[in-house]
Amino acid sequence: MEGFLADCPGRLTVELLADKWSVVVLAGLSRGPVRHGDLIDLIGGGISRKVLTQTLRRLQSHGLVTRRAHAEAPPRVEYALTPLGVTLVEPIHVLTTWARTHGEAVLDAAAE
Amino acid sequence: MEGFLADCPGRLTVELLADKWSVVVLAGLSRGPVRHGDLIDLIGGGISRKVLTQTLRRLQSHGLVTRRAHAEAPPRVEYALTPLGVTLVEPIHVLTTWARTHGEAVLDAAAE
DNA sequence: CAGGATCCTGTACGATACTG
DNA sequence: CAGTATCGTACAGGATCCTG
Repeated sequence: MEGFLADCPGRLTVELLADKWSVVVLAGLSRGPVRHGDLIDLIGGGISRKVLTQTLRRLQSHGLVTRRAHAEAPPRVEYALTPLGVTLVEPIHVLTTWARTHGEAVLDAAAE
Repeated sequence: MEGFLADCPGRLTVELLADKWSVVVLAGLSRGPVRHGDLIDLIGGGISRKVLTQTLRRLQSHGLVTRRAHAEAPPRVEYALTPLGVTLVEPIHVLTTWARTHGEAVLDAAAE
């Protein structure tokens, strides 16, 4: 059973999500297409527009997110999950549900 | 529905796992107590002893992992999940299963 | 409204060597 | 075997200003 965590694609994919915002952004897209600005409101602040764009671009380049810019004035850009991205909704939902349920306990432990 | 991702304990808890190794280390502990060195083998290399210790310490300080040092020579230290940590096994299993299943597709998309 | 360009800081991570 | 100490680098992420 040695090295059962070593398989490479899986690990690299976990690393893709291993930053401060990827999971949160994907959760924000899980209910349907969202505009750039609305995504910031949805997340509830704390993320800068620059970092949001960077995060979306990386997720896009990995085939999880689509970007659609409407030729209008003012500009309107909508982000959405790809079919592949949709398959991530369930795992992320499980994770965020855990976080909401046990978040208090984790923070309490850290406070000691 | 604005700000449905803003609840604080949940986000901080997600951030706890938002680094390169936390998820992998927890997965390594999910089958039972493991020694420091065995954990490195289990992970399959790539993690230094320093970083492994740092990661374990942080997880320990958040109540997810226990550390038990046996007074022997040579030293033997076993890490295990706390009851709280055990509740994380399922979410992590879901995530890693997804990563193994869709990792190829994600990397293929990134390669273009 | 969306987001690019800059600048700046903290820190996660890695390599190596040393200790009990 | 487990862990610490030290050093160095890379990059994430925040603040601010500017553009179509």
